[in-house]
Amino acid sequence: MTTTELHLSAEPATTSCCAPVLRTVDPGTARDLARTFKALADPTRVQLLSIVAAGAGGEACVCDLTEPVGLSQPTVSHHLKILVDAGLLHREQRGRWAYYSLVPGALTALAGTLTETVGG
Amino acid sequence: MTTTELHLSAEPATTSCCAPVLRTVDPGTARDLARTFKALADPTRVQLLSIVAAGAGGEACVCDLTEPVGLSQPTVSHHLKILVDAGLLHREQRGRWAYYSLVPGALTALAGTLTETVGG
DNA sequence: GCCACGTATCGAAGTTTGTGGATACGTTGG
DNA sequence: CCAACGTATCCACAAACTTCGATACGTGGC
Repeated sequence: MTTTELHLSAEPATTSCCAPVLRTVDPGTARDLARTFKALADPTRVQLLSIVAAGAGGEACVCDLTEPVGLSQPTVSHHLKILVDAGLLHREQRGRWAYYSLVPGALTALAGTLTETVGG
Repeated sequence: MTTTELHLSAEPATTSCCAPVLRTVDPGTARDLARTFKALADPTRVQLLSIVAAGAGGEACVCDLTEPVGLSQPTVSHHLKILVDAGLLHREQRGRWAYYSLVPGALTALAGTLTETVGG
């Protein structure tokens, strides 16, 4: 939902014949990008991503995550939902447990957006 | 200040002889990373970065930024300060005007952190 | 020195976010 | 079917964030 292809600038304008200014992001695109960054803008969520990525098989269930971050189970579930909604984590119910794993290309795509911003 | 070298995981632990688990970020590192992402977690600030990057000479003054984002001058100054404190923008006073430009390697370094997370 | 101009800071209002306790939902086992 | 377990949702509250108007600060021109 939020993993749309994005770039901040560094592309020449298309409509004008000789515009020396580069094209900037439109408000809608900026809003989408900010929404993704907002998902990463919390220490707990950064830790959760890290723990999930480092876990066996690249996945972890909620019960494995509450103790390392030192927060209650509802709070951890809340953060995980935010990461899922941002398109960064994938949720899979297996038996009684909910396993979370990184969405394969999500972070790489976001990194690509950042590099496009600065250099082109 | 916040442009410390960071990585989320994907590195084998060093102290134990045969640990199968990967190392995760410590809380302090997670907090630093989240602080940087928080600077990008606002649509206005994403737009500001974009406009600055696309501006002539890769820089812009506050007077050039208020109109595109449609916010008051104090608010724009506030957002710019957040981006400067995050190590993403550089501020240079020239005459009466304050010129803002991208910190050269900042966004690229952040992108590198993201890719290290997923793949190693 | 004084005024105009561009920018930063301050104070305040409205909104969003992070957090935990209580509770509901879905699954497994007896 | 019922109890136990893991997880998600609801509710409330404190903290942080965004925004603006008013105002202070720094610079250049007269």
